[in-house]
Amino acid sequence: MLDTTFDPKATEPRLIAAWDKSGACKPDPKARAAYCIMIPPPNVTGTLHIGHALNNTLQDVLVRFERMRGKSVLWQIGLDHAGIATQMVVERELARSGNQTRRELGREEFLKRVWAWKEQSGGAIVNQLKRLGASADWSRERFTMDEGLSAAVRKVFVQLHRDGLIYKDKRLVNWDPHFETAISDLEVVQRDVKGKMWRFAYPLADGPIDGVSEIEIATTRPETMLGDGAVAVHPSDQRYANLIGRMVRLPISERLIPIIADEYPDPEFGSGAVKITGAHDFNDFAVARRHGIGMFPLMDTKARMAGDYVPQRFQGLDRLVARDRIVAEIEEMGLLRGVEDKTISQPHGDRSGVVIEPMLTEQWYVDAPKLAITATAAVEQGDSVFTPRQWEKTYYEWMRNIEPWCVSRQLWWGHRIPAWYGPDGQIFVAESEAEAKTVAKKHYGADRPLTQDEDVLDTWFSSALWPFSTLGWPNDTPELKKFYPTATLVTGFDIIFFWVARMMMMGLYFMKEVPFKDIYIHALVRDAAGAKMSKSKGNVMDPLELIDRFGADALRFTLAAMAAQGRDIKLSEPRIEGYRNFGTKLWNAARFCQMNECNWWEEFDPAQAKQTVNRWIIGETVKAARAVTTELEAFRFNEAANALYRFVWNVFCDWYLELIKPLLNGEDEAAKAETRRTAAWTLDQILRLLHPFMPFITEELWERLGEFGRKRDRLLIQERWPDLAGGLLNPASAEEIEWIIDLVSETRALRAQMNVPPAARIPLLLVGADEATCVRLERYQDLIDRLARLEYSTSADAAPEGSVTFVLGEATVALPLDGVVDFAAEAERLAKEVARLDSEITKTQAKLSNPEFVARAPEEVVDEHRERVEEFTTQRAKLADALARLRAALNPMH
RNA sequence: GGGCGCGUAGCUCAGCGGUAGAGCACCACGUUGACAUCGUGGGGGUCACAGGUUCGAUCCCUGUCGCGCCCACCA
Repeated sequence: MLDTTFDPKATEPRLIAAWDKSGACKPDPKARAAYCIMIPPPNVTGTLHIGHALNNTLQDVLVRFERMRGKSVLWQIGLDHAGIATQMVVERELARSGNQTRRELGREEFLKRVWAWKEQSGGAIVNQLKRLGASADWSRERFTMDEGLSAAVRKVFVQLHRDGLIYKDKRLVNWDPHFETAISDLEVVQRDVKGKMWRFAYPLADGPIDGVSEIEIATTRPETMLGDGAVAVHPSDQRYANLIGRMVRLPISERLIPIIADEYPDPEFGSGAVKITGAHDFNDFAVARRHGIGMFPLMDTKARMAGDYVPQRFQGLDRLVARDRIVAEIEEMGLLRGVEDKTISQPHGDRSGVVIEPMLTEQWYVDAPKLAITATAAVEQGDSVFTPRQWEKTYYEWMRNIEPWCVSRQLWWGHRIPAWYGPDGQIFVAESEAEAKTVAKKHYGADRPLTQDEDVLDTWFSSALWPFSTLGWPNDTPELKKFYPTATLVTGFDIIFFWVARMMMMGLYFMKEVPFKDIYIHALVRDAAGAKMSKSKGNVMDPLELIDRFGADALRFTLAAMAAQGRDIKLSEPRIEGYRNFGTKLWNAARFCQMNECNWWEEFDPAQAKQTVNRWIIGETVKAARAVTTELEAFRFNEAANALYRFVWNVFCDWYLELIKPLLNGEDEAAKAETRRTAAWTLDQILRLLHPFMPFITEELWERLGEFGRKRDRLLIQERWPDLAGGLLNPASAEEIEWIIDLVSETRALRAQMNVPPAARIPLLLVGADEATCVRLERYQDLIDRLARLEYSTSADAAPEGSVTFVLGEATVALPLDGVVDFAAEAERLAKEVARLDSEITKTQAKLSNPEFVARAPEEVVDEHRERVEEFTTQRAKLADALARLRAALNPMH
C-alpha cells in the first residue's frame, strides 16, 4: 500500500541512478528519427540558478517527450570553460590561500592550477542538473577545452584566417583595466553615473583672428586632452568657418593641433567644437582616421597615465587622479571656462564591473559582417525558426548592424590563438606549432625561432562551434551525420547575440547547414521588481533549496506552467506549493486505485469498454493526450501543463473517481472488472503524459503500481507516449456524463443557496420531465444522491399545490414549500437570472437580425447564435414561471 | 535616438476575432470515507484610455498614458 504522500527526498536519488543505469538516456540506435538538443553549456564555475532550472526543465520536457515518441534522442550535455569567469575564480582562490599571484606563478603553473581547480570543484552544476531530473546521456559530457573541441577551434581559426575572415587589426577596442584584456562590445554594459562636464579654452596658435583668440571645447574626460590630435567643428557652423585649418596650442602638452571640419560635431551641443582624441574615444577614432589625425595613447594596461605623450608629473597616476590635476592646471592657466554636473553613461566590464577604456591595440577580429549575411538569410528563409517569432526581429536588428568581432583576449585560460610569429614579426597561422614551423621554414628558407601569440580566444568562439564540435567535427562521425542539424535550441534571449547568432554564423560556414531547426527563446526568471536575478544584487532564488523543500517535480512543473511566451517569469513560492499539492493529489488518486484493486492489465482494450462512464473517461483521456501533444509540439509548455493539471485534477480525480465509486462497490462483477481496468488504464496514460513534466513521481508510481498488477518490465522513461489513434471518443457517453456533471453541479449550488444542512437529504420532484430524462435519472439516481444528496422523484403531472418549480439542468424541479428555503433570496436570484437572460437574448437577436452577420459570419457561428436564442428563451420562460410561483408563494394575498 | 514587449479579478498571471479564464487570497459549508498537501459552493473584471477596421474586438490597426527590457549615443 502506498503512503499518503510522495517522498521526493528518498525517491529522487534512487531514480536518478536507475535512469542512468538503464541506459534510457542514450540515443536509441534502432530508432530512425533523430532528435537532438544541445545544452547551452553552463560555465564550469557555475552553480545551478533558477534560470538554468527553467532552461533545463524545458529541454528535459522536450527530450523525454520525443524519446517517448520513439525518436533517437541525444541531449548533448557539457560545460563551457568560461575564460574570464574561471580565471577570476582561480585567481581569487590563490589570493585567499595566500598564494602567489597569477603573474608570479607564470603562465604554465597558473594553468596547471586552473585545471586542478576544474577537476576538483568545477562542474558542480552537472550533479545539480541531475537533481533537477535532467535525462541526458552523461557519458557524452563535453568540455569546451577538451582535446577534440580544442582541435575544432584551431581548425576553424586557421580556415577562417585562410579565407580572410579572421584578421589582425590595430584599432580601438574596449579595454578592461582590471583583467587587462580586450573585450567585445557585447561584454560592455552602459551604466549611468554622476559626472561633470568641463569647458576648456584652447588658444589659437597664431594669435587672434577677427578678434577671436581661443576656441572652447567641452569634455567629460579632461585627462584625455593630453592626447588630443585636433579640434573639430561642423562644416556648416558659421561661427568657426574662418578658423578651419588654423592651429591651436594644446594647453599643458603645448602641441599644435589643427581645427578641422567634420560632420560629427553637433552645432547645437555646447560650443559646437569637439576635441578629437583618436586613441581614447570611438567617435574621435573615426574622425581621426578620416582626417589622418595623429593618435596619442596615454595609458598603460591598468589604465594608468603612461607613455610618451604624458608629462613626467602625471606618469603612473590613475586616470581619475590625473583628471583632477589637469583640471587644476587648466584653471591656473586661466583656461577653465566652466564646470557643470552631468549624468554620463559610462561603459563597464560585465564581469569586472570596472570602467572600460577605449584603447588602441592590435587584436584579432572575425569578419562578422560577412558571416552575418548567410546567417541572416537562413532565418529569413525559415531554415531556423524562432519561437516566439518576435525574436527574429531582434536577431535581424543585431545582425544587420554587426561590427567585427574582437576575439583575442589577453588572458591565460582559454584556447591559445594558433598564430606564431617569426623574428621579423611575420605571422604563421597553423593548427600546430610543427605545421607553423614547416611553413616558416619554407618562408625563410631556414629554421627560425617562432613564438606563439600570447593571447587566447574569446570564450564564445568555442561555444559558437558547440553544435558540431561536440558531435565530433572535424571528423565525419556517425553522430554528426545523424544529429546535425539539431532539432531544437532552448535558450534565453539574453544570449541571442552572444551565442545563438554566432552559432548560426559558424554552423552555416562550416557545416553549410543551420545548427538547429527551431530556436525556442524562453523568458528570464526575474525577481519581484522585475530585475535580473544576480549574485551581486542578492536577489537569487536557489533552485536546489526549492527542490529540497518541494521536490524537483513541483519546481519543474511550476517552471513549465509559467513558461508562457512574451512575459518574464516572476516565480512565487505559493505557486510551487500548489503544484507540489498537485503531485500529492495524483499520488492519492493512485493510492485510491490501488486500494480498489484497479491494477494494470496489459490486455485491456479501451475500445471494448461498455460502461458509459468508462467510455467517457477514455475519450477524455485521448482528448487530453492530443492537447498535450499539440501544445508541446508548438512549445506551449504552459498550455500543456495546464491541460494536464485540469485533466488529472478536475476530470479524473473530481469526477471520474467519484463517479465510479458506486460501480466499484456494486454487485455487477463485469462492470466492476471493466471499471478497475479502465481506471488503471487511465492512470497509466496519465503517468505517461505527465512524465516529461514530473518524471520522479510518475516513475515511482509506475514502479509501485506495477508491484500489484502485471509486472512492469521497463521503466516509465522507456515507455511510449499514449497512442492518439481515433475511435475512442464516444459522443453519446460524453454527453450523458456531462449531463450528470451539470445536474450534480447545479443541484449542489442550489443546496448551498438553500442552506440545507449537509447531512440532510432533500426530496425534489421533477415535473414534466421527458422520458429520456426520466430514464437517465433512474439509472443514475444512486450516483446523484451520493454526489449531491438529493433524492429525486419524477412526475409527469404538474407541480403539486404550493410548491415552487425551477429549472435544473434540463429538468424542471418542484420544491415543496415547507423546506428551509430563503424564498426572498431565491426570488432575487431568479429575477437576476431572468434579467441576464433577457439581455443575452436581446443581444443575440440583435446580431441575428443583422443581415451582414447572417451573410458573413461562419455558418456554425450563426447556428450557434440561433440555438442560443432558443435555449435562452426556453430557459427564461421556465425561470419566469418559477419566479411567478415563488412570488405567489411569498405573497399569498395575491 | 532606434528596436522589442507589457498594462485582463485583491495578488501572480493564461487567453490562438465568436457568451471573459486559472492558481492563490477571500467568504460560507463540510472531516472515521484515496487525499486538510482535501472537498463543495460563492463573491469579485466598462480586459489602461481614445479612435478606427469588422456582422462582431480583450484579441487586428492608429494614437495617448503608465511600466519594463535591449541596442546605439550624449564631446
